[in-house]
Amino acid sequence: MSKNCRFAVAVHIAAVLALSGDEPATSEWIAGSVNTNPVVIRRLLSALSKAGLVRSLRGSAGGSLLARPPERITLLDIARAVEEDEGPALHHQPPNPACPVGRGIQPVLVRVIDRAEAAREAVLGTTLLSEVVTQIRAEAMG
Amino acid sequence: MSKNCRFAVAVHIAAVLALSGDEPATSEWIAGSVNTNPVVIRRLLSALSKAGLVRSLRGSAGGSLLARPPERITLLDIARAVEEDEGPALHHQPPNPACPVGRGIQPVLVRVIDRAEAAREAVLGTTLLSEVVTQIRAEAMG
DNA sequence: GCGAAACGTAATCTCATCAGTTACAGTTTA
DNA sequence: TAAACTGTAACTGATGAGATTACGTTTCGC
Repeated sequence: MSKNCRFAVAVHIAAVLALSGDEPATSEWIAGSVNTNPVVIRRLLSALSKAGLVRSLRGSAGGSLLARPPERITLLDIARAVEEDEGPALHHQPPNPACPVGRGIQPVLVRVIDRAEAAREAVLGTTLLSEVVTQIRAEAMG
Repeated sequence: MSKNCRFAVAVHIAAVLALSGDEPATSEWIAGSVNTNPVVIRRLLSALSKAGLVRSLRGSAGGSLLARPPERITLLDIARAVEEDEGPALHHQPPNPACPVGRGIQPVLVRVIDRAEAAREAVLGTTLLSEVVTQIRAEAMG
């Protein structure tokens, strides 16, 4: 696969927590399901926690829990929590203002890229974690 | 700015070609407007050319032209031409099939990421290069 | 023809980002 | 107090992109 597994792994984490219910899941256990290192999981849990989606209990018998029921968490919540928020991807160097295109293009690009991104987020914003968990269960059975 | 300027620079290139009309624009001239190296422009022109959006004339007095009028080029055409097409970003390592989540999550993720991406592309697909050029002109005047 | 001007592309450099890993300090429970 | 966690910092290796240099090829004007 390519890059930025963060979203995929964060959804995976959230699904595991949703299925764990009240039982705190340890980063090591989640890492076993994702098939990666526990620190990678803890880093993402930290981001999810800062976004208020997850609660973590420290100390022995600790672990993580969803902070609210999966019916009230959207994939957009998760994406916003773990993806770097760096405006639209424009030119590295500012374009040449002596050229009409160089002078006028950036605001136009920002508008259109923002509109496209809003459309993508609209889909994620209407997809609930609970729905994803239901589908995962169906896939795992089939 | 962050990453993947390719789309932004490719739209910039297309806008310059649209404003040049019948006059071939050299990679050096375009590079002056974008404020980068001519080889960077030629690489993107090569991708646009493979997608049939641009024609290049070699030799002295050469340069590049749009292959069709800007009313018949969408930003999605440009995005598809210059962006690597690497399916949705999933796990690096396949998840653990011994866990129900690990076993079932990937097809679910593929479906939702593809739906979100399709929504983004729908916006780009309805935005014409000619509209972008009109807006750039308005910005450059204001 | 010849040379200048341009494209097309390969090779290299640098830089940023990311996943993975080790290490360790702080926290909680039994 | 010991064991089992979390929370970070620091380092490594891989990957990808933009910038640059270099060179072969094509074409026009003289």
